[in-house]
Amino acid sequence: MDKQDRRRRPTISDVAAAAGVSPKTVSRVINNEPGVRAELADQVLAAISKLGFRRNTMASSLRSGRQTATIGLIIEDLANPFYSTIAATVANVARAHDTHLITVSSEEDPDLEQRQFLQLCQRRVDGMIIVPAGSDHSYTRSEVEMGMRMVFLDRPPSGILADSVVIDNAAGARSGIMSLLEDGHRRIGVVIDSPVIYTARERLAGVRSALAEAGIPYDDALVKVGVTNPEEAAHAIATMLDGVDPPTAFFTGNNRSTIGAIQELYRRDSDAALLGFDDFELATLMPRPLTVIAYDVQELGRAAARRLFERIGGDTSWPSETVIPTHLVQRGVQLLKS
Amino acid sequence: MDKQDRRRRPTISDVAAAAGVSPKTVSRVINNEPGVRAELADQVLAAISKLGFRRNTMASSLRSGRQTATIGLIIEDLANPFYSTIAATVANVARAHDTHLITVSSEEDPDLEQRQFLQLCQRRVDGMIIVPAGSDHSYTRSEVEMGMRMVFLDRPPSGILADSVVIDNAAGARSGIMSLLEDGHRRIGVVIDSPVIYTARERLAGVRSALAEAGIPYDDALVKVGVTNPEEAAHAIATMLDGVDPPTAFFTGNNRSTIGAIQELYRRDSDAALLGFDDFELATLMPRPLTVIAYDVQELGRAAARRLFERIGGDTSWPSETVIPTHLVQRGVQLLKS
DNA sequence: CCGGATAGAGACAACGTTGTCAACGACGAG
DNA sequence: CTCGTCGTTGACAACGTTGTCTCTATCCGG
Repeated sequence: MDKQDRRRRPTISDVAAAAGVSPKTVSRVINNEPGVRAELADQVLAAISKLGFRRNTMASSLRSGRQTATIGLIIEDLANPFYSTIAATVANVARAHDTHLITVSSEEDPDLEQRQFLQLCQRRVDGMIIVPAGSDHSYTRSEVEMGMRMVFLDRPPSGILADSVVIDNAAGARSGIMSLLEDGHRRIGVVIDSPVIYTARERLAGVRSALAEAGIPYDDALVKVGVTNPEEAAHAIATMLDGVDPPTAFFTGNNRSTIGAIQELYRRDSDAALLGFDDFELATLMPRPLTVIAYDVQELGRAAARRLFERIGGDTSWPSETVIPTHLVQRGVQLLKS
Repeated sequence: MDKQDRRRRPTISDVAAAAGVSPKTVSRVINNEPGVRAELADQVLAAISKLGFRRNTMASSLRSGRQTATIGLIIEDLANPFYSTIAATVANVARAHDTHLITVSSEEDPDLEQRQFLQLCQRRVDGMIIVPAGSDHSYTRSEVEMGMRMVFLDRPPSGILADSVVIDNAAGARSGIMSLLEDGHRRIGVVIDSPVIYTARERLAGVRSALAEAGIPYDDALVKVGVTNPEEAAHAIATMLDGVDPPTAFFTGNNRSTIGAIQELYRRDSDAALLGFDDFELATLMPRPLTVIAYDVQELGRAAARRLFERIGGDTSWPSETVIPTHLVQRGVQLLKS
């Protein structure tokens, strides 16, 4: 075969030799530095394309001490549409800054998150966007002191002062519940993830705030916590509907639970109202009415990325918390026919 | 504030000085090389954690000439669930090889794809997985000669011999259409992307093959090509249904078109059969019956990543083409009630 | 025609790490 | 007691690039 077994990559010195100049002159040409005669520059460019030279980014940023033009993104699971939307948005902002994005999954494991964080530090990324899994980020402190920039996304950091971008969870849940109350619902079933998780805690707080304001007592039998997937949500809904004095409306704390609720409510032909946190792609084709607490996921990622690049650009102002607003939207396939 | 303005990162020499040993000894310790007295090693480790030293990955792989433990993934759009599933799977395989993943979007622009490819080469990634946007990849040849490994995903390469992993597009479409024919359908509307795109071309070929075998003439009025989003698909469906002798069944060439078709068919209460290429997350909750041509998206990404790491590991066998099989699945919310 | 300014080019060292090899003391065999 | 060996340790150079400085030739005003 014509395989010329791993030809060595040409270096700046090879180019210099081929063009009959010094390595430094080649460096000047590839960096568009002034002070090279046009004629010589042409020779160098010719040699570069003849040899197929590509400057070694690692050597370059090692020597120059400049940015590595790489940022890191630590999320729970890239396969989740919420996170992949964020990753796509962050990558777009990064590209506008000629920066590459390394995405790693923490799989909700605080230990793994920490290991991934340190590995990215070793790579000398210019900064990181973190969706925290753990609840203590003091381990980042020494890295921050040495110049690592971080922005926390979707959940605030703890044990360290840093920028964050979050959704207005409590207000969103609160306004959603209030709208159910206005519609006359008095028994509202709540299906939500474990309050260990920041977003679940905040959303539940929003629910309680709305109920308290309406003078409706908080009924433990109507609140199921620790629900993490559609099946558990469907089961929780079923249990509540089968109980005495069943709810006339449900609040589900995230889109996974909402999916489970739709399945169960549709299966039973139940006409209970459904309010879910998080919009999702095919919500308009769901076989029953529902209301979702929506927000701009792209804006969430964009805001975090922008903040990060401000920091990388030299911003040393006091850490900020950006809050993304929510709004209520009607969903369900019945809207198509009207 | 207590900001100690960008403390310099400690190097191996700083650790050496703190531990009273030579830099080489520190290097031996952090690389778990034998031949260091336990006592000395402890001193070194103490100095490392005291100073918060993190080995500079770039300097390390520059000097050692070893792999950079980074691979690249070039896709069209990370926000698309198909690609994000692939990205997640590839990242998982990469993590098992202690490798980081840089994901970049080509946005279906061949020029951008080429630029991204070259940038990743400059970073000296160990290999790349590419979902080709362009139709000529001869520009990769010089890089391949210099040792860059590539695996093409979802579409085969052109102008270069390389590994690829693709779906069995033609056979999938063919068997789907044959199943429609068995159900007695004779007029089948086809809504598909531009045949410039490999997958659309193959799927259309599968359709024609099945029709030809059944002796059904190919009717141009029943084939709409160049459809890229749900709205166009819905419109194409509407036009065909409003024509004379409308179809009794539709084939949509990808999940975006399928969504558009569902919307239009549901809106009209049409009972036309629907067959769509690609399964999708909430297909089980769609408000009408449909059949999807499904395949294991994760397996697609996993196979490509595995092949890439085989190459990185030194495999120099002849390039292979892996074909992922498809199968037909019934979807739609009506299945929930049975 | 001279002195100083200026532009162009290269020599050299350094970024942080690690491969190579030499140096050292301790040890056992002869 | 001597020699070779082994186990440790360090000195040095090099990976590919670029910042700093020096050197040379050219140009201008006087």
